[in-house]
Amino acid sequence: MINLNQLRVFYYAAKNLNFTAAAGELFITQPAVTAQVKSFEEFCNLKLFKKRGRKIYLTDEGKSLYTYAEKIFKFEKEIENIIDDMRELKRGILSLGTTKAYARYFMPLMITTFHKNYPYIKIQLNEGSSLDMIYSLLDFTIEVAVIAKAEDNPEVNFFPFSQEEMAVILSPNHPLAKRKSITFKDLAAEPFIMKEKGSGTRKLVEALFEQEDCVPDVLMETSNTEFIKQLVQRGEGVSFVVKEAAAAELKEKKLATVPLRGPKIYLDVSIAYLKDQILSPPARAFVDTLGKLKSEDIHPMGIGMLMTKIMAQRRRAEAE
Amino acid sequence: MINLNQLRVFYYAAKNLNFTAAAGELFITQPAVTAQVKSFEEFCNLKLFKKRGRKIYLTDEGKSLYTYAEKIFKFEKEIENIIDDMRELKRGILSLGTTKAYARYFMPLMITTFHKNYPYIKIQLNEGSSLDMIYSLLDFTIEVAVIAKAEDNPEVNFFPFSQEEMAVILSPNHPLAKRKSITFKDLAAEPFIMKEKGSGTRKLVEALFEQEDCVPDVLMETSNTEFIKQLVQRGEGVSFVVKEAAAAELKEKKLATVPLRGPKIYLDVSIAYLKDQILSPPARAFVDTLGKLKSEDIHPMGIGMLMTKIMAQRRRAEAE
DNA sequence: GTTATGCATAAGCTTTATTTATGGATTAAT
DNA sequence: ATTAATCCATAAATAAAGCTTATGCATAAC
Repeated sequence: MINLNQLRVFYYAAKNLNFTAAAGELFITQPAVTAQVKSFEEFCNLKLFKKRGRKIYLTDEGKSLYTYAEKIFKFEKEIENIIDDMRELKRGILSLGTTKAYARYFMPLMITTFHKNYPYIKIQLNEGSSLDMIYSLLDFTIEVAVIAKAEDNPEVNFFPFSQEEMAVILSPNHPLAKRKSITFKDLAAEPFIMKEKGSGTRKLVEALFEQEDCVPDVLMETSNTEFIKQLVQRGEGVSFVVKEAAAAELKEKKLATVPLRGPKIYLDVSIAYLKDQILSPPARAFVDTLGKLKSEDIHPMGIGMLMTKIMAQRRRAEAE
Repeated sequence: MINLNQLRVFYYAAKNLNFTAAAGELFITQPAVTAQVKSFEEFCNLKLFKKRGRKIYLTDEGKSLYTYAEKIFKFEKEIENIIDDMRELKRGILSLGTTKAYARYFMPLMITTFHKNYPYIKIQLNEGSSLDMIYSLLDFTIEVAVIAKAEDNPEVNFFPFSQEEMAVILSPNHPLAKRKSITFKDLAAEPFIMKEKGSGTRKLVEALFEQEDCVPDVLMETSNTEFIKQLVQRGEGVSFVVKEAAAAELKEKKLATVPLRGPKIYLDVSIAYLKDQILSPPARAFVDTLGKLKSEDIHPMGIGMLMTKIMAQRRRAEAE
C-alpha cells in the first residue's frame, strides 16, 4: 500500500519541479516536502528526482510515476467536487414513498415544487400502502414517506402535514344519494368497496364503523382508487375516499356524495421518517420544504387547498 | 484536500460493508476504522453509512463516493505495479549515448545482449562525438555513454571498458602501402582525413602527431567514418581509424593498412556516467552487463575479440 | 437465555508528519 | 568579486495523526 500523502507531496514537487513551491501549494514547509519525497523514494527504492545545482529534474522513473499520480489527484479533485455538490444539494437522490392515491393526486405537485428549488436532485418515488411504506422506511428503500398515520411504529417519526377531507361516494342514482345526510350505520347496509389492508383510509373507515357499532359489508377490497371509483359509479357499492381523489367525478356528476352527520371526517397525512437516522441532505430539504408549506398556515388544511394556493403562487411567479 | 487515508479506510469499509473485516484487510483494528470513517464523514459533512442493528449500509451519498474511491484505489494498485516493475527492470528506459562509429559497429551487439537480459527496457540510443556525449550526460539527456575518454570532466566518471586497435588506412595502390612499416612523420606528408573535433580518435591522432613533432596535413575533417573510408579508398588521402571499423574493406582489399613502427596503438573505450548521480536501475543493469563482459577476461581486449566471443556464446546458447 | 457478532467510545501510546533553525551549494546581482 | 538570493538538506523538537487496548452496548443467532 502506497502512502498517498507521500505520493501527493511527490506529485506537487514533480508538478512544480521545485520543492519550495510545492510546499507553498501544500501549505507546509519545504523541509516537510524534502522529507516526504525522501520517504517515498525510499519506499519505491527508486530515485525520482535528480538534482543539478539548485534545479531538480524528474528521473525517467519519476516521470512514469508522475503521469499516474496525476490521474489519482484528478480523481481526488472530482471527489471533492462531488462532496461539495452533495452537501450543497447540487447532486443527490431523494427516495420517497407514498400511497398510490397520493402519488396520483398530490405528489406530482409536491415533487414539482421540490424540483424547482433543487433541480439537480434525482427523485425516486415508490408506491404502496401506508404500511408498506413504513416497511420501506425500515429497510432503507426510502428515506421519507408521505402517508396516512395508519400504523404507528416505534422506530418511525410521524409529523402531521395536512388533513384530507374524506367523502362518502356513491352512484348518483343510488337511493342514499338523495339524503340530506347519512351515518355509517346507513353505510353498513350497503355493499362497501374497501381499500386494501395497511391503507390509512381503511384504518379510518374501520374505526368509523366500529364507533357506530357496526361492520361494513365488504364487497371487495383493492388498493386501486380508480377501480373503487369505477365500481361505485356502476352502482356496485359505496365507498369512502379522500374527497380530492374523486373531485373530478363529483364535479362531472359521475359520482355523488352525501354529507355525514356530524363533523367532517379528515384523514391525517403525515410525513414519516426513521427516528434514529439522520436524514440525507435531499431528504432534509424535502421535509423542510413541506414543513415550510405547512407552516405558512396556522391551521392544517387539505391538500386540495394547498394545491390551489401553490398554483396561485406559481401563476404569480410566472407572471413576473 | 481530502485525507486519502480516511478515503482508503472508507473505501475498504464500504467494500466489505463491515468495519471489522475492513480492519482486517487494512491490518489495523476495528476502532481505528470507526475513527477514520467518522473523521471522513465529519470532513464531508455527510453521513456515508447507515446502521441498522449490527449491519451497516451505504447511504446514497456513500454509494456515490464509493464508486469514485474505487477508481482512485485502482490507480493506486496500478502505480504499485509500476513501481515493482521499474524496480525489477520489467519496465524502464535506458538512455545511452555513443559515437557514430560505435553505434554502427559495436553498439548493436551490446544492446542486443542487454535486451536479451532485460527485454522490457526501452533503449534510447543517442549519437555524437565523445565530447557531445559528455555534454549529454551533464544535461541528463543520457545516463550512460560508451565513448573514448577524449576529454576528462570532473563531474563524469570514466571506466575503461575495452581497447580498440587502431590502424592507418590508405588506398591499396598508395606508395606507402608497400612499406613494411611507417611512422606518423611519414603520414604528416600525406593529405590526412581527420575525424571531427571532440572525437576520441582525433584526440589520439593529434597526440600521436605531436609526439613525433609534426602536424597532420588535414585535407578535411568529418564525423562520418564511412565517408573517411570512401575518400581514402579513392586515394584522396590517408587516415587512422579503429581497425574493426575498416575490417570489411581491409579484407576485401579495398583499403590497405601498414603497421606503425613501435607498439600497436589502441583507443581507450570507456563507459562514462555522472559522478554524483545514482544510476537508474536500467542504467545500472547496463553498466553491470558491460562490466561482467569485461571482467570475464583479465586483460582488456578489443571489441572485435569480444564480438567473436559473444557470438560464440550465442551460437552455443542457440544450439541448446 | 446465553453466546457470538459487530460497532462505539475513551484513554493512552506510537508513529508520522511538520516546524524551526540552520547549513551549504549554486546562481544572480551589484 | 563580493554579496545577496535562491533552494534543497539536515537535525532536533514538537505537533498531529493514527492506532491499540480495553470495554460497553446492541443485535442477532443458537
